[in-house]
Amino acid sequence: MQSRGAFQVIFDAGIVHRLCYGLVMIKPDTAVRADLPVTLTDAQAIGRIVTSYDVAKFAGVSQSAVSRCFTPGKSVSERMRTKILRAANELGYQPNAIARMLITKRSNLIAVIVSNLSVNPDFTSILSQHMIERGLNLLFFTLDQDADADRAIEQLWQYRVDGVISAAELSIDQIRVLRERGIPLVFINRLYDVMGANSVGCDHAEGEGWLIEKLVAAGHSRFGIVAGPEASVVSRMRLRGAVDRLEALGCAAPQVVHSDFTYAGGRGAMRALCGGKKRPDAIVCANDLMAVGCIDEARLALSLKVPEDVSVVGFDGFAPGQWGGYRLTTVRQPVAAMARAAVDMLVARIEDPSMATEKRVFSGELIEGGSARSELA
Amino acid sequence: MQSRGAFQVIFDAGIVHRLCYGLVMIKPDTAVRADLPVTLTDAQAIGRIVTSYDVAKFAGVSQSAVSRCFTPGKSVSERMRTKILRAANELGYQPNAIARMLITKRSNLIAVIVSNLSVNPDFTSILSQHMIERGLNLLFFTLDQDADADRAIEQLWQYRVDGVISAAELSIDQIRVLRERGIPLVFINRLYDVMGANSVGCDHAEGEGWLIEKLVAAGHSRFGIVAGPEASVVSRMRLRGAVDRLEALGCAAPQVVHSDFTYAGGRGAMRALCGGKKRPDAIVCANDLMAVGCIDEARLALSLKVPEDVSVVGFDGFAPGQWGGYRLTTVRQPVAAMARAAVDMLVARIEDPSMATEKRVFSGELIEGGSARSELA
DNA sequence: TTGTAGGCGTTATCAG
DNA sequence: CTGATAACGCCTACAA
Repeated sequence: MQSRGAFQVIFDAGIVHRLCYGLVMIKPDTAVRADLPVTLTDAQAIGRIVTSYDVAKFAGVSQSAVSRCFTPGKSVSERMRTKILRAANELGYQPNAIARMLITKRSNLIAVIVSNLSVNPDFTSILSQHMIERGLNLLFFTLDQDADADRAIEQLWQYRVDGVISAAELSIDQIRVLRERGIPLVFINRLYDVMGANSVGCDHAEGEGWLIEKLVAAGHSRFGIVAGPEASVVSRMRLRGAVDRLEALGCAAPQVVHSDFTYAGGRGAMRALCGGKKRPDAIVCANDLMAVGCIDEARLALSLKVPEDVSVVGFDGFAPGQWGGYRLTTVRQPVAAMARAAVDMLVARIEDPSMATEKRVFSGELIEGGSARSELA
Repeated sequence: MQSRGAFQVIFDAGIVHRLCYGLVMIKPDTAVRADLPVTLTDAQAIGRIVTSYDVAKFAGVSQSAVSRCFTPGKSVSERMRTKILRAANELGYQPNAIARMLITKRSNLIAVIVSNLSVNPDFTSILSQHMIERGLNLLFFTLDQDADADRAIEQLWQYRVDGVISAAELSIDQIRVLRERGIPLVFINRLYDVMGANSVGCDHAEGEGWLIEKLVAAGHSRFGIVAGPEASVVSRMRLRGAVDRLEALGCAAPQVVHSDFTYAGGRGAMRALCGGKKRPDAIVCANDLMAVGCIDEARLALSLKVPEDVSVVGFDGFAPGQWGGYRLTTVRQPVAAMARAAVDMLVARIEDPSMATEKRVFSGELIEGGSARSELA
């Protein structure tokens, strides 16, 4: 079927719908030129996406007017705005972010890097929410293998992200590359002393201090610590916080085993700690997941009661640790506050790249659960 | 300090490094023209990012040669390739994906949509891994509020993603918009009968059937079912699978309560189910999280033993359900296979948009844990 | 195999 | 306030 006519006819809504196939526009040289007949059956003519140019022709204004209309803060007369918006709506026009990025040098894209270890599962969701509020989109990178980090850095650069939030460790070289390229970077819970590496974190040492104090006050004296991997910065900070506080309180040096932040790792660590002659009566774990593993090992394999025979504390505040069967005594990281701060800080740096490097540290929240004894033995 | 000289001098690595500030290149009209003197102190001249043009000039070849060199499958002589790659490396050049997208109409971006409910936490990571293998990047959208879905659809269209993987429910209208715009879509565990909505899923009914059979074989006859929200497609399919199999086996109709897929919801549901005179002796939950809630409620609040007094089964196979304290009898979803299939299917559709709509259904894997009785009572 | 020229869809700049 | 014109950085014919 063919419909022939001068361009004016296109203003009729019925014909518009026949002209448009879904939200796809007919090629400009057949559809847009007012002096040419319009043939629908020409298959080659179909398939182009609606551009600001199509909208402009359709509304009878210039292309720049359309552009201004979709750019917040540009001055357009009310009459023109309604006319253009109606045309855009009719044609299903949405500005092409890619073309915009090319010229504005702003992608509104934030790269978020997480490693599969040590990830608070809903952290990404919370970040995403805060970014939505600011009109930012999230380019997501997971690090499974070591090589992934380099690939991520390369890709996020190619996509010209405006900034990076990393909940994974990066090498000095990788940080340097970002710095040289002028991409603002905010770490979550990784406080590097590298120039230009901003960070948001939880005060691990403080939190561990609270836990230790509570345990000591309850009369514990033989401590076992289940740390994370030796290479983990987070684990090191928590371990240091616990050890320092024990020393400050005049306690005997704790028995320390390193594990891997997993449930199975926690069970193994508990087994190791309790294998000797004088087993500890208080176990301090570098995260909740391992603490849960310790509790299960104690109850199910070692026939120990928690907290009567042994107290177990964790760190993180993740949901399963608070289930009725565990009710972990732990320190909850203020995930929401940290996520918000990370986005705030990143946006600030994007807007003013010369800003001084900053580290923001948030206190956790002590959760007095039921996995640690609270009265003197 | 000024360094003046003809362009040839720039080939000296030392000067190159002075010319480049980090990985940022001097403006072309001062740095690239061979006949112009180079002034470093001109502040305005600094700040441009290295482009293929800079590399071309630096290597003494044409810009298109550089482009070809970075496009897999284009023919470039070995001599030229090494020359260009060396120059690119020296200047820290990486192609600008944005400019490439604009012309190729391929963004290599896949939108992944998840809702905060019903998300397997590491599903995103697994997806990410499969996408990396194919050179795809992940644009991440979380749906918290209802309005978020529309925003996500709008954004992913503006960024011209090549395809969408959704683990969240979308409205018919939203699906239609994607279809009209020619964006391939694959659902995870949402089997819609909407044209153009491809999907990958787990066979919920089959899995529930296995569980029911096992429970019946163990002598259970009074069934309680903890379903998810009435609106949830997944919940409906699992509920239907369980109810149908009970009927087929000639069992009495089960008592059904609806909950919200959460731990607390599971506990509440268990309380509700066991409040009546004849409490069920087998509880079938629409997911593992609620099953864990049921077990805790049974043990901690109702003083019932699991599985001696009551059997509890779940669905999903999520990690905490397999911890020693629970050892859930459940059906594990083949998350890895589903993720891989989703990416495969999406890529296939991107490459051939005319492909027929397809649904791929994977069988789960029965995990015979310890939360369900296995011998006759 | 290599270089030249045109265009992708937008925003920015500057006249009117 | 509005419209013409030039970038933005790259890919892709096409010609050499």
